[in-house]
Amino acid sequence: MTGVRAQQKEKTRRQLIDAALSQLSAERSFSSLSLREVAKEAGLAPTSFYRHFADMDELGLTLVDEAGLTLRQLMRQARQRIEKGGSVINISVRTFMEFIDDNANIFRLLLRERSGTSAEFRAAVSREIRYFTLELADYLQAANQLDHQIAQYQADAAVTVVFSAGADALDMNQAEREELSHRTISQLRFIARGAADFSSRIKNKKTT
Amino acid sequence: MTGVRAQQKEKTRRQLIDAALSQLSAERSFSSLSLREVAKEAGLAPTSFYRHFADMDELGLTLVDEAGLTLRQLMRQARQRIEKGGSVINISVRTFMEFIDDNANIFRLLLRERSGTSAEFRAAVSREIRYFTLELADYLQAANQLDHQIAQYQADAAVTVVFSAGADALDMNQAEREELSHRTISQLRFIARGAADFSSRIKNKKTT
DNA sequence: ACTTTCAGCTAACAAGTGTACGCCAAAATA
DNA sequence: TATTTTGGCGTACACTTGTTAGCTGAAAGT
Repeated sequence: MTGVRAQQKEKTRRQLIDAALSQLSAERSFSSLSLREVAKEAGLAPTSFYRHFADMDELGLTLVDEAGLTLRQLMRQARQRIEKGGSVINISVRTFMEFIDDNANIFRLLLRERSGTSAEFRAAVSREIRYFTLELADYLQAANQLDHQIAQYQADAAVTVVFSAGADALDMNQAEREELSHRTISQLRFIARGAADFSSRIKNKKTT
Repeated sequence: MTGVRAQQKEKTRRQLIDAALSQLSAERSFSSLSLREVAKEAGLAPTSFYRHFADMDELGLTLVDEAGLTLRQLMRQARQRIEKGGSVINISVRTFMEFIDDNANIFRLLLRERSGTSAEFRAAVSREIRYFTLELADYLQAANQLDHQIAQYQADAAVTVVFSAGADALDMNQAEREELSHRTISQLRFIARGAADFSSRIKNKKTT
């Protein structure tokens, strides 16, 4: 079944993806990458690119999928660490900061294409972030017995704040990141406190 | 003093700026604009561009400045409306949403270049947003008698949430925006509530 | 009135872009 | 074994890009 051919094809497809990913940096966005550059980096003739993707957009959307996968790994890792005890917020922020370090370019891709020029890209990134947020909302609702909508709002705000902090972290040195983490943790506490407060009000209203 | 010549130069410089601004859209980012396109739109020969800007980056930074100016107008307008009474958060969100409508492309510029490929651009945008945040922090501290750092954190979180909502709003229809506004208002309340709570704790600590 | 300054022009260039076409060798299929 | 499929290549084309060099006419300066 897994013929030599299909295997080889998958391999060079992977090379194209990795080539694109490796060329991303602070100074280089996906949209500034040319088909020829990516093909060259992958050790392919420009025209061979078409054997794997119809155009750069298709490659880009694949990368966004990949990023979504990474995001889910992040969530999983944070959960595992939380299970072992400790402040949920502290652990989450630290885990996220590690993620930024290890996957800076993937994170940059998400940040940039979220407000990019392709509606399809924007939708794809939004979708990935929405999944991420939804998962967090479920967790918050269950863990803190919150009103459903309030948990949604809290999750959304938290993700927004954390992602924004991640974006800022990209341009920072270690000392600055420490301070940033502290700020982010405080902000997440604000949000959690406020959400808990409003949620209990709603419940009191319902039971009286 | 204001020779015919200098006046004319200023005018075509303005044309270049406006040309660039007018070509920005959901599908077109500043970085995807070429010098030739901008010159053409301004009714100039490509090479005449250099009489006004050294390169596209210089034009772009001018645009960011312009955006900062608009941001300050936004803040001023929100304040005026707040003085006339009403919920601060409600008015702020509504004013911001209007701003998004009227200045969609300027706002897109800020969003995109904030995570763009030019360190100089990123710094410029950060600076404008920092001013904006600082102004809000001062206001919050004075109005709600908050701890200084907490006011900073609150302002930062609020700006983050509102900007993020603005980014989302760009791709939405009217009905969706209504819901988005509602969500944003709730999130700002969470943050404000949490900040107030933590701030009063600090003060109690200090006075005991 | 004479000279200098300079915003704007045209022409031209080298470099890079996406993509169409056709060829080839090796794997897959019959 | 004979045939078909297909991943990869080289060539070629039409475009767009930023930028240099040099000219011109009118405003500014003397």
